Amino acid sequence: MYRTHTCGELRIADLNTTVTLAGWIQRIRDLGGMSFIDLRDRYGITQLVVDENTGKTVVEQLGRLGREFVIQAKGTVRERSSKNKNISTGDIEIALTKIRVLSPSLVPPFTIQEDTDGGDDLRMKYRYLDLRRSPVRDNLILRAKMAHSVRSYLNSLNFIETETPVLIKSTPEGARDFVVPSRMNPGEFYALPQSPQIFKQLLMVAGFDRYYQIVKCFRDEDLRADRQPEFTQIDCEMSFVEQKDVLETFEGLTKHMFKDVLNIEISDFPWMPYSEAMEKYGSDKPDIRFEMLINDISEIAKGKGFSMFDSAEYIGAINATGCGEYTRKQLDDLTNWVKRPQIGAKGLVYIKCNEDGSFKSTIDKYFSQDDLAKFSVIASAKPGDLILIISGDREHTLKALGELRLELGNQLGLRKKGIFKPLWVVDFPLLEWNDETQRFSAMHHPFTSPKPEDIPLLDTNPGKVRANAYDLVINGVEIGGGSVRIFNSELQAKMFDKLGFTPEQAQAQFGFLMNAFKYGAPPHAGIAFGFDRLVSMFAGLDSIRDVIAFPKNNSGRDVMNDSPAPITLEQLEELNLKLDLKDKKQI
RNA sequence: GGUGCGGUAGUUCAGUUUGGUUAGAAUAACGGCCUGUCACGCCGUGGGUCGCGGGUUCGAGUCCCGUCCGCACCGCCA
Repeated sequence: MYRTHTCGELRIADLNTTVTLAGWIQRIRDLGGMSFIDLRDRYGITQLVVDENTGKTVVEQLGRLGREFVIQAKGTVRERSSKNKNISTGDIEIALTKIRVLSPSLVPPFTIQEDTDGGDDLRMKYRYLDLRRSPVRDNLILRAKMAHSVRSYLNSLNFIETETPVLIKSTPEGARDFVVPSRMNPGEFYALPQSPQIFKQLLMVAGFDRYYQIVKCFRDEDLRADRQPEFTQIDCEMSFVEQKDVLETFEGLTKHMFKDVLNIEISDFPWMPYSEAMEKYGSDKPDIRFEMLINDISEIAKGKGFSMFDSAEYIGAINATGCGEYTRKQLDDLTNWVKRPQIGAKGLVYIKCNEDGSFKSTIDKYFSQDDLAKFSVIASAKPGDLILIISGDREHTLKALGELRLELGNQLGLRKKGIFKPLWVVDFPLLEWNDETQRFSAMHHPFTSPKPEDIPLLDTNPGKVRANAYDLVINGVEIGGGSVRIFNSELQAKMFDKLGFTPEQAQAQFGFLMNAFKYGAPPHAGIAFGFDRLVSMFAGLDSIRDVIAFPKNNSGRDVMNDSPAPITLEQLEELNLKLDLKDKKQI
């Protein structure tokens, strides 16, 4: 037996018992006549003591120990004369009688402490050491708790957890696929799933009625702090339901997780149409922790001779509440911020609402105090506030105002961690125009059903068709999304037609789905949550890397095992592949 | 594909604006002292391909060009 107790469980009640602990040496404090060792495992830290009563062999061994050695320590539990209130075992210590080194350790490349001195890159290279640190470990424990919470909730509602294949068929829609060559079928490839979409719909045709899976998905696109090439979804599908039923069920799941894991009660989620989100927040994932809504002032701002406004399709204003005293430098900084290529605004007009009721603006030359007062009414600005205005084409201007709103929210501390404001964004457009391919593509995916009342528009004005699609947004982060699916093979065929598929292509790509729909498909709908994002939100973190045990870096590499990596010529031959790289890297 | 920031001791960083003696600090490591520490304290020692390559210069960590790597963002991500 390696241990009788863990390093986190001994208390004052265990006094005088003989115990054996095993763990990693966190630190040795040598005070001369006596020494302390902090012994760590995943449960906590227990202090071991060597003093004048300790046997000679143990004292001799002490000098050969170092950080991160794995040792087994035997001794007696005794009360500390100076207690440590910061740790759960702080009332006791172990008077050592025996030490055995189970495994020595090199000096670690960074300190294994709560606040490590290691940079991100180094921590990823030695992720197994990083995972010994309590903040990282706690993130993964939180993740496990959340996964458990999901399963217990959905199981209680009769959902069936079903695995779907990972080696599937590549589809041209959506993100780039990761592909896997098939040895037994020369020249042919599997794709890794971007989502189990079609399989879960087939499970509905199979009568499973309620399905879920906590499942890895794969997308070969560029990474971000909140995007990894492999990521985890809580993937769900339900039969004989409408949009309302899905939203109720998964609002229930979300509330359950907040209560179960964080002990936070969340009130009912508001529903916001996509069009309103875009108009008021300049985003399809609004952060509703704070107001500062976008106001359309196009009507009253035009026709006064200010050419930037007169030539603009859209002019929008937000009220930076309480920022009326901003200095010239602060305003210049904001202006430069919106003019960066990432935002791309042409400029920023401001109106300071002075305490005496007058206005001072960059456009005083063109607008009277009465005009500016009208602006302030629309923007509901009061004395002491600052109105910020951007103009241009509608889409980009709204987006820029939305970004500016979030930036101001950050600067003014309005995006508080620990406050969670979920909402459902509903009524997404079914299709969006793609300039590159010069055709419409599905905004969600090609299996999303249009709103029945909008189906006639499919032929006349496809861009106006609204879908029965919905997103769960929390604090400005897209946590999940789903839709009511098409379950009629003719309507599905029509959708493929609108997306530019010939009937032959549609049959080749998705024929099995449309055939399945001919054998009694139930009405069904579903949703998928980005599990990594949800965990990082619960943990109060901005990057999903911190809640993934072994994440990839910015360029999709695992710096620990240095993958991806070339394969041998033998492997290539077995796969019937020949490399012809553009820049000839040696294999 | 693009933009920005960064790469200096095992590690985290300063030094680069304005080129100039032997490149510093903290921390870690090692040695010594210390009987109640828990970020122990004190004294000392060792530790550098300034990412890499080229250029300018009497002289480059510092300026220029190229390149590699990391991070954030835009495009992209049904």
